[in-house]
Amino acid sequence: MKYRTRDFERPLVTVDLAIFTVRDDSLAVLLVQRPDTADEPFPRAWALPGGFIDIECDSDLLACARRKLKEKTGVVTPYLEQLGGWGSRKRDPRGWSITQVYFALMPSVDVELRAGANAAAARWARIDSGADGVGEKLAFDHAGLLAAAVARLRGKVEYTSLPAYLLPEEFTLSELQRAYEIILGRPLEKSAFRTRVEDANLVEKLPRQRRTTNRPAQLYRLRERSEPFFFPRTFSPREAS
Amino acid sequence: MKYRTRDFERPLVTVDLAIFTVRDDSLAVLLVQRPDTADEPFPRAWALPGGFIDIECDSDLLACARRKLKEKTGVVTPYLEQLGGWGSRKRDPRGWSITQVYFALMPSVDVELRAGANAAAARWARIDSGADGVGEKLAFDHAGLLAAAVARLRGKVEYTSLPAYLLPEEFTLSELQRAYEIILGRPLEKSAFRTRVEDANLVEKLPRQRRTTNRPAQLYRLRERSEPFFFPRTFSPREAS
DNA sequence: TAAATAGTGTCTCTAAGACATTATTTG
DNA sequence: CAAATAATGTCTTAGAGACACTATTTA
Repeated sequence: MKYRTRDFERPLVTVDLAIFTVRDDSLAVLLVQRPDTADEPFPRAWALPGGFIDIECDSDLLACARRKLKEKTGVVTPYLEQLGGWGSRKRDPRGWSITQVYFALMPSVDVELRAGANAAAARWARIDSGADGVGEKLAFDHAGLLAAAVARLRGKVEYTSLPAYLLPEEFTLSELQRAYEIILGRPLEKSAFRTRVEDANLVEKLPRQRRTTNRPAQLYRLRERSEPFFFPRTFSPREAS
Repeated sequence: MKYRTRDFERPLVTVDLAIFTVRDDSLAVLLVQRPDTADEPFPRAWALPGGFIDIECDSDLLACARRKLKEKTGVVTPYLEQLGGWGSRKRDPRGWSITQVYFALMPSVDVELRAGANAAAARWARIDSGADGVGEKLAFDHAGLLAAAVARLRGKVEYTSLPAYLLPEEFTLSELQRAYEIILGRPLEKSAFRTRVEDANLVEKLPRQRRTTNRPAQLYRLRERSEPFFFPRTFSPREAS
């Protein structure tokens, strides 16, 4: 090696994922169960999926996040962004550690939870509207990481098209509106919602309708664009005067 | 130690800072010069200030960022937020490395650049409006980190009160508007700007005026609030129709 | 009084909020 | 037809954009 690396002791580095979907009319996050062995911290506790960076096989942080995502869900999510880094002396009993948290959105149908191989038991945990996490303790500081991810999601939903990534490829405008309402925890005006979505040129009509027990609804899909759309205004409810 | 840590090799971890101010009617970022020794990469190149985490003395990432900030500028900045983490096998010739980048805003007057002790030569580098960085090569991938920081700053300035942190404690509304214009690279409407700022209850009048060669301007300061204000709409210019 | 910048007023326009109304299906 | 949800229309309102106009200082 050409350069000397300094004598600083290196922290542990992991990547964790907050993977969200909408199921059963509620926001949900994917949790995995930690192994039940005495030499691992928090045995049997539920945690966000993640783990150590493997500097042999991961060429960068995003690649590591994608690998973990693939291991847990078996799919490529339509949306993956970095949330941030948490590092401290206290957060892991094994020593000074840093975790890079990524934040993924996916349709509920795409998930195939696999318990086996190096993946432990996994489940979707419900996040009630108004709550900032699941109603249980999580391993490490994962409750805090999850709260930050939920806050980011709720914040961005006010002015972006993110909820579209929580739905299956084909959806109706009512379903999209419902996804917004579930995350925001408040009803939106149908008329304003629809003009906003249509003016943004976000979605395109499909030559199909969803038929249920009443008037059929037009099906749409996202226009081919990888980037989410940013609306110029938030969905703020009129203040009482 | 109670737990076994796994056999993964640990990456190098650093914290870097993008410290912005407004000076000479322009946005500027603080750069430091790397040491001129053969066992350090990028000798004499300019870089964002930063360095290795010291897990002996830094209790968490933010503390580490604050320590580096203090070392470089000698002040506590009024605004410091995490920008994100960059990690890859290639970004540092010494091996797989991660940097956590923080993003600070400060008034120009507060800075006292110190070359000496463990701080190398330092200077403010101008960022022209429209450009995504300084017009020169930087060490490591710092040009990319800086471009991301500038993009985040420009994006947030559209809908937040961040530019107020770039000004000295007392300022006029014209100076605040000018800070917005410098970062956004376009003029704003004076009337709309003033009503927006006043309606947000962001600033408070001081019993003083700034006297120059013409009509004196009312001086204001930020109301005591640590959090930046988020406006419900962006400053988007009317589209040509 | 001229120059310069501070600060206000007026009119328009866009898009959201509130809420009513019409449309289209099944049972 | 009733029930249910889809989809559209109308009116109001908040706040930005454009731009003119007034105000207050120094030279």
